[in-house]
Amino acid sequence: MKTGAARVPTLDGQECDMSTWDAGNCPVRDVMNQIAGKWSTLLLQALAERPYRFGELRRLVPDISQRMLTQTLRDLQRDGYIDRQVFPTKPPSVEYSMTDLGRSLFEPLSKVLTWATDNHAAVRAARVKFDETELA
Amino acid sequence: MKTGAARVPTLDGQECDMSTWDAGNCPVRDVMNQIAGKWSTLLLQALAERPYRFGELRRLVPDISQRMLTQTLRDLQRDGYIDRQVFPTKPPSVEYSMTDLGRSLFEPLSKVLTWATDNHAAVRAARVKFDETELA
DNA sequence: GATTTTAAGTCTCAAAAAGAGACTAGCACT
DNA sequence: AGTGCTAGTCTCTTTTTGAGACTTAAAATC
Repeated sequence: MKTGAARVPTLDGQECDMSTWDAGNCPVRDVMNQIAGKWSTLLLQALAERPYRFGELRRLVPDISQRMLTQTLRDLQRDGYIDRQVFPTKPPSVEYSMTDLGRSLFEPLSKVLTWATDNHAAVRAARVKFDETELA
Repeated sequence: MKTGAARVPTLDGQECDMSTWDAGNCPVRDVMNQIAGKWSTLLLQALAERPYRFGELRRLVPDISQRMLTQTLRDLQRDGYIDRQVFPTKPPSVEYSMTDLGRSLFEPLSKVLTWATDNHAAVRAARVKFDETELA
């Protein structure tokens, strides 16, 4: 067993320094912890398509609370994935749109979303099987 | 404004039925809500590399609690991404390894993780800028 | 002209989830 | 006899999330 820094290869031939998996200096965790929120990918998927206003997003995702919509949008904005533009209409309206950074993230991310759609049945089947055998 | 089912195109030319974005029948949400957990991608990344035992994973991710490690592993197993194999040694040891389904998920997912590493600096810069201008 | 509606939130309180850390079992080693 | 190893579970506290009332100011409705 190695005791030094554990450089381990990942599937696609990259290397990953396992010693940096602690919260402070792990880029993967720092970035993923934000887009891995319950609503983030959903909102990114919507905004990847076209800009949306606050109320539109709320109607689009019926079961998000205004509180979480506000907060998730602000977090995505903070990380530079989306833009927030206020129009001084009355009542004022706010439009959210994707930035270039957001678009560049969404490219690989959309592949995962596609996978999710394509393999939904397999995942559900695995769940049924697990629940059958475990709770027998 | 359309009042019917909103079929909207996504970036990569697919279509997504926005009317199915409610929790019950949205495959994206059903699948993503699991792998979007705080620890899921991290554990998948580890297990994509090679099988690991419970204690190894705990040491690899220093700040995960045993409670969350157990639970996340069980959730990943339930969804069919990883396998749990008990060896009747003394004390008994348990090895977690990736399934074919898990590997097929990790293929697109690893692209996102790579993106995270590559664009970590840009995200951090966006945060700094946001915090400066918002909390001025 | 009083009432309701709209927009994009904020605020408060309740519920759910996550984290910290003590505790368990059986065996091996000292 | 005492200590440590394994892979957990159990309980308690803290953090997140959710549900829903409240806000502000103008515009549409009655």
